[in-house]
Amino acid sequence: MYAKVIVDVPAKQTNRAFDYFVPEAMRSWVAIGSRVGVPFGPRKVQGFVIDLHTRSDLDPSKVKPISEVMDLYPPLTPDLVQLAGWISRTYLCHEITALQAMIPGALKAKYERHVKAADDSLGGNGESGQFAMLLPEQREMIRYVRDKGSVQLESLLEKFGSDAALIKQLMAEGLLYEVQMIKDRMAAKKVLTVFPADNAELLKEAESQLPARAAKQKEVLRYLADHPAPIKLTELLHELGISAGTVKSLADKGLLTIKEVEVFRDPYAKRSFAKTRPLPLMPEQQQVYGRISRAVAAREHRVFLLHGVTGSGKTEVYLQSIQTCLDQGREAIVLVPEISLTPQMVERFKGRFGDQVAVLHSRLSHGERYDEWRKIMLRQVSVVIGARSAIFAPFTKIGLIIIDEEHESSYKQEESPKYHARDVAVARASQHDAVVVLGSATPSLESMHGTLAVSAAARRAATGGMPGGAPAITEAGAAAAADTALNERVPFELLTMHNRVEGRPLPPVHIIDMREELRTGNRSMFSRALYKAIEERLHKKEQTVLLLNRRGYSTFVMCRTCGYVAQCPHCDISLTFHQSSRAIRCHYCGYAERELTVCPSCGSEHIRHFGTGTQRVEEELGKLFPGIRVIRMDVDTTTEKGSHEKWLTMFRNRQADVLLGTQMVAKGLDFPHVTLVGALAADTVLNLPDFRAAERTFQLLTQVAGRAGRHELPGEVFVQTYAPEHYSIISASRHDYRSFIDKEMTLRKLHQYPPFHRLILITLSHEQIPLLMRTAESMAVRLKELAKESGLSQVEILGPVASPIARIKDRYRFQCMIKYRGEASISGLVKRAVASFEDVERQHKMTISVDVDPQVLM
DNA sequence: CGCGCTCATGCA
DNA sequence: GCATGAGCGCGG
Repeated sequence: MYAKVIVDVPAKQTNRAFDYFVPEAMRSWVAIGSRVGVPFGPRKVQGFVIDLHTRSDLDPSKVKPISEVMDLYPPLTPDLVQLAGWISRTYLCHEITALQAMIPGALKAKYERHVKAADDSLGGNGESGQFAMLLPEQREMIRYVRDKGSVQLESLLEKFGSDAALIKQLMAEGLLYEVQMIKDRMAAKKVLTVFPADNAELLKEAESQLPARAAKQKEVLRYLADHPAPIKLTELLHELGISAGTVKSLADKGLLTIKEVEVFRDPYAKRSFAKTRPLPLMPEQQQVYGRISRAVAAREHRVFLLHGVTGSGKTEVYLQSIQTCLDQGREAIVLVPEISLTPQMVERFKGRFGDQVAVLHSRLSHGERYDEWRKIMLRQVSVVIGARSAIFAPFTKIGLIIIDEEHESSYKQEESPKYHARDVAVARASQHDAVVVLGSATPSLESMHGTLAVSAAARRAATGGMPGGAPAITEAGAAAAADTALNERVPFELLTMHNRVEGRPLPPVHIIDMREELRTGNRSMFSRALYKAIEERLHKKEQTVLLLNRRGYSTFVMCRTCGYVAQCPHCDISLTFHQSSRAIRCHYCGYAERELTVCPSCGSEHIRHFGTGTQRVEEELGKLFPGIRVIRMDVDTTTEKGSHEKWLTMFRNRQADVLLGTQMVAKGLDFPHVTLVGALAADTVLNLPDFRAAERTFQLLTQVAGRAGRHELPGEVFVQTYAPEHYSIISASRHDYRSFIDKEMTLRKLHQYPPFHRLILITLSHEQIPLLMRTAESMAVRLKELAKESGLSQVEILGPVASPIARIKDRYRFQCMIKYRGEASISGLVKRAVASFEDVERQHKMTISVDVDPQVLM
């Protein structure tokens, strides 16, 4: 039997399967999805088995055997392996990169090189022949290695001063040899556990026979007689206030055993979750739930786009739909944006499904995440709630995939593989005949467009198949054929919930024209109306949420005399002032310097920090409303583990009057006493050079407005802006999704942007501008050539132009954009174009990155 | 990617 | 004449 293996070498030349022989002894272990160690050239690397076959037309002198199987059970399911192939072809990354993205970081290979001594390395009497020819130092090395049995190469080099040549020579002589090991970065956590002897009589008897001075040991035996279950060693020690030696000596007497037992690190172990029962559904919820649950019951691959206004009770619909799925013995995956994976959210799922839920998010430690993942592997859970990568949960019977806040841009991964979790979810669901629910109060244009789109199959049928006839049956052809099913797009079905639960109205939204405020002499960051509203809430002891969305574009530093702006010396970006460290920092490379007091350019002392960050708002609030209690939530205050939760709990307990934060306060929070929401600068996002700016602004304002008046107390929203007439702001203020989407769709169509046209962004970067420009230029030419050759008419090549951030970490950046229509993938074209620049990449250390369906055009 | 093989260049 | 170093192509 042979295995096709994708090796852990992310390079163009190795981005294909290699055949290995599966030794007889391994046959019951090796399966599709297994992690294996294989010899690769002169070294040993990790790889994934993607296929097993018995083809015997392989050159037996070339094929090597698999050297080890890494896991008891394959960490990937066959459908995930297939999905990895699809991801690598769709998003143009190495297949290994896609495979690696599917397993927890803890299982990423760590390569260790160890040195061992050959059996006869000391020669006959140790001082003759070969051995006598060696340097004293080398003899010492051999002795050292021999003593230790096996030494890590690096530590040997360190110990004997770094002369690799000496060791190499010893290896060439056959006195030492190298063993390569592949290790996991993380192992299952083990806890020493005490197992009392089975025989209770024996324990009693032993207790009476122990000498009186062994009082502690007697105490342990008595305790174990009362509590015969296994107990953690530490717990036992703590309970009885004794030392490990006592227990150890009992173990030596054979009265108990101490063993290492694998345990799960449970991040939620210390918390109990109140069990919740299904809530009665409102008519609208009932209808939506009915549609979803019927599709789940029918085991049909369907995609629902659930448009539900904020507070319409989407989560309850999710919970009950999941219950339907579990009742059928199938599993469910719930994706939420990292930022809204709040304890509140987790609580609702744990409360309903208890131990059946695994939680995956980035704040878990490597070990915790690994353990949650293992619960999925071992089928101990049937629901996963997590951020983007949870879409790869190794379930085998998926019935339902829910993507909450489906419009969130964080579902797109910005590093390779640059996949979009929404699209991967649809592909994965089609493998399982599962239902996808995309939920949002502000569905993305892409998803809305999906409700209009005709399925690719229907279109192909209409146009008479692929251009150029049937593809030849090559390996690539076979892969493409396997992808067809995954590329099949069912039209999305739109479900709508217009009403908030219990008929609470959406809060009125007031737009405040900040130009008008300025004209009438108010230079503060608070408009008069918002100021009054906050004051009122303080009086009534109600709470306020304030949003200031800076997205990293916080204050820049400028000299008022000469106009000098502090910039990063390595990136084309302004430096940002950080109050806490009194430093100015680059957001892209981390470069920092001390706060400016004099202008480095003209020597003037008129340095001013422009733009308003959350820190300044906090300061200002303190000045305007003495005694006000403010909680500030942004990246600076929530990096610490658990801090996010801590602040929110404080706010919930009304230990603060105002919750001030960046977009993290806009998502999913639900506090009964919040009656006022203020967006301080609604147009920060609007002014970004991105065709999605209006969409993002509309989404953000709608989301944040949804935080007010969710319970008995009515709410009110103030939106401060310099662009009060902009349609995104007006539509958001009227809670009018329909008018926004109509307007935005029209504009996108007119300007040929997504979702009507699709984009592929190719970014080239290099230290030197001339070479970079030349290469980018020929990249565009090559793309145009290939587009023409392939007869694709609806493909447009734009650029090259300098990227919006023209330099990062001393590397200049240029980009080409491909705009094209329809579902037909043009990845083959891009792949070929990029391939023809392989030599430039290598020779000149040029970097070329490809982003299919980019979310950010930086 | 990392290795070793090849070939060019430099000094005995 | 061989030793040292950067570039190339290969890996099952």
